[in-house]
Amino acid sequence: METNYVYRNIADDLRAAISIGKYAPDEMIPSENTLAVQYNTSRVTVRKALHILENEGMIRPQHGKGYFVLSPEYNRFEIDFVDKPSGGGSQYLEINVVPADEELAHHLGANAGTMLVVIRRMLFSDGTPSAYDEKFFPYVKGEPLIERELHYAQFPDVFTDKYVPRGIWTNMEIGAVSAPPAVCAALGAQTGEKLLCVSRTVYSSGNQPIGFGRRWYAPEKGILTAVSNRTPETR
Amino acid sequence: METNYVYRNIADDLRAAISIGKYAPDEMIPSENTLAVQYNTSRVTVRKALHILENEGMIRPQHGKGYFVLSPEYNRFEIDFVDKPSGGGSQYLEINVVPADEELAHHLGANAGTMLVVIRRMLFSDGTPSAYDEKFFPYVKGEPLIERELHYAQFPDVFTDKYVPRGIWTNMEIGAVSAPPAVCAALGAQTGEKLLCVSRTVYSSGNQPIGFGRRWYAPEKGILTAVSNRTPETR
DNA sequence: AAGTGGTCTAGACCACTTC
DNA sequence: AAGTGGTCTAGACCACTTT
Repeated sequence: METNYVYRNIADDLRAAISIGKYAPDEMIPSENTLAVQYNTSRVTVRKALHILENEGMIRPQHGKGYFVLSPEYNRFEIDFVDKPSGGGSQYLEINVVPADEELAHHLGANAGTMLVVIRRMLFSDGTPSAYDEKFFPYVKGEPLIERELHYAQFPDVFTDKYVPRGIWTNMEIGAVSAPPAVCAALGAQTGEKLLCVSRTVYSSGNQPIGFGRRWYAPEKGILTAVSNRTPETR
Repeated sequence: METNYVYRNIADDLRAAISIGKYAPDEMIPSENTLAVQYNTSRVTVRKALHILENEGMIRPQHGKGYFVLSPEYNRFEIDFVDKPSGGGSQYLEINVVPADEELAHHLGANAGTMLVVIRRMLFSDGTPSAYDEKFFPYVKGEPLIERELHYAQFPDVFTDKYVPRGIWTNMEIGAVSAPPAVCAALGAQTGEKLLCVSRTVYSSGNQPIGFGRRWYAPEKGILTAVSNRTPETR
């Protein structure tokens, strides 16, 4: 706990004090000036410590009043979704250009019939099919298809050279959806069986959809894990 | 864009410069001293601006070298899972004490037969059942059941007075799972149908499971939404 | 040796809240 | 008026990296 850095010590002490309930939610912690005197340091250093706790979601400053202890937040979960198959490898099923059907056109904010690049992959884990992955995005005339996709492993990367860096964002929807017959067959599921489906839409900074992807997980294979509120020690 | 705060302006300028690719990933941005001269300000103020971009995941400082531009991260999604039913209300189906079966005992790291509090609820949206929610946690002798649960709306709150503040954390698993007959019947699903299932385990700071909850979503009702990498403007 | 980021000081003035 | 947090300065010294 005891480091050589003043600001670290202050932050650690306050975090511990809040953790054991010495300062309860909605209560105030000592003021910046008080802490500066207590620790025989400058206000700047105290503020550095308080910024850390603020970023950790433990306190919130209120101008003219003081720093208030926040209640822990248990509703926010973080989920790590890597597009690139990690363990078992993958296999390309199809790289093609097709007209958009109603559903895809809707997802991409385009008209039905718009030509789309479609890329279908099968993902494996332990040698058996674990997920069926498909991606769609508008086809730009004269663009080489296969080299492009094979070069970019991650989904959004396909767009990063067409768009400004950080000019895209992604939305994700998770549900249990009846999979198309072809998908069920490929994954060894019963026809019409509901599978865990993760859909992602990529948006430009102008909030225009520019890509749509969907991944179906084989029965018993699809478990997403999310975490909230790690204990401070594991941070 | 132009504010009265020097540090804000620096941060905004640099963020924009990185966004249009003036500084590409893995490249370095100007040094603290350079920026301080450029903006005719102090190093402290420059550092404040750089801390902002660092927290936004845009740059990473490297001691002795400089600040490097990071590649955008598209794998991390945030998901908001509120335990408390928001719109359509809810109805308690059962509040009871039962012995743990094998599965529950496993989830709670306890022995089968351990007495558990079980709370089952039905959630509604637009008047129709939308989800079946059940929670389990060890029964402590002599504790009043109903008042406790009715008083705490959020799941982890049940534990927050037994444990130190922020002394618990939560894990979440999402899958398409065959629901028990009772659940299917209650939700109007076919027996054995796979439903979107969100399970949460609450852990103490010592990483001991202290609570387990599961929510089954009615067919077509279960969609979780997650977001990654909002554009800076929407932040 | 020179340049970089990391820590820290001892002030200043402003904006907000409470008394 | 007094206390609080918010912004900002002009230095200092240290630790790390490169030349």
